[in-house]
Amino acid sequence: MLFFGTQDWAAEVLRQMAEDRFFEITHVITQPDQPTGRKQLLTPSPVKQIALAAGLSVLQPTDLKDPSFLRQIKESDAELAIIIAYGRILPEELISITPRGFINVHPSLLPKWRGPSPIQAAIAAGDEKTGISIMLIDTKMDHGPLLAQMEFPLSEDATFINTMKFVEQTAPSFLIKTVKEFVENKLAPQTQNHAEATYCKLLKREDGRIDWNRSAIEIERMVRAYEPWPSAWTTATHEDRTMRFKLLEVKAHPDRDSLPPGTLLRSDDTLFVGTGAGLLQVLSIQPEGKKTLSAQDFLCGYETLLGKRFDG
RNA sequence: CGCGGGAUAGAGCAGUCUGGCAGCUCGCAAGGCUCAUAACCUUGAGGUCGUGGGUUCAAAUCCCACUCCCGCAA
Repeated sequence: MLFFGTQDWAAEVLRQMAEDRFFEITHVITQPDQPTGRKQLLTPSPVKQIALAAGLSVLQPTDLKDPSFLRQIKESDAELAIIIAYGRILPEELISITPRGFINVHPSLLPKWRGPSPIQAAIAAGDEKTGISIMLIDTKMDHGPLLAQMEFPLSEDATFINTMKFVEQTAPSFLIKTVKEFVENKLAPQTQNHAEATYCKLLKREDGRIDWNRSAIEIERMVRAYEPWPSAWTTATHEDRTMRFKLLEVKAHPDRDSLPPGTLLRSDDTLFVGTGAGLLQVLSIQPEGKKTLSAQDFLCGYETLLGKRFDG
């Protein structure tokens, strides 16, 4: 069996699979070490660290079509491959190497939210539930037949962070159970209903910019969905400088009369911002280069911003 | 050597450019006002200005080194 993965939760899955005698992992494939952090230190991926600790063979190809890499994979005679948060699109000749295909985990209720940011998309859209799908890979993104699916509710205070945490805790055992059933031929792959497919895109920094003309409810969802990346942020002019502010915790008051969009208002120790529909209460906010501040702390030091507006 | 912001009272910040009494808002304490209050008035306590060195009659402020926090980028 081959294991493709890079990010944290893939590492957790790998850790559990490496401990399970059912699986014989021949190669772990992960992204090359990347410079990361403020110091740009060359850092191995979480998956690589787990793999090395478990004594597994690690490959880090920069080119997935590299002939010597493909030959090495073929020679392993792996029956099946698992791919989780690897971070690359796999070429067709690679997918066809393993006789039983590639199994992928996708944190949405496919065919909803195909693409690289399904959890964020579900929260930002206000979905009441989402899920985890396990599927076989085909040539199109998140398009292959489903092996199993589980769903869970998204509450009013669901954030990307707490939802991802839940997925990290839930997905490994679900995946392991599903893979075993698949290997033992107890599962029949089900074709997705392609007509109902929806898509999400790779989020960029600019996607986190708040449009204050949108409703308070929509902005609150965005704040919950986009932390820690790309964060929901806005800008304002403070002491002749344009500063960026990240909104970390907010609460929408859709029924309250609004102010002009983006206007800051103080009410006792509470901070409100006007939106296109309703008021948005800000509970914690982080000025650029500063630590996260509660609304009360923010009001102490940034009082001069009151009555002014965040930029659209 | 990737780029940048920051460290000053319990909290958040100004003051640094141009060296000269340690400030603002909030909080805290006491008193007052009030039917009453989180409101309002008066007073008060609370500081190793991140650390170490240097320049100077004099350093939060200028120079050098260091530690820690954070934003960007990846």
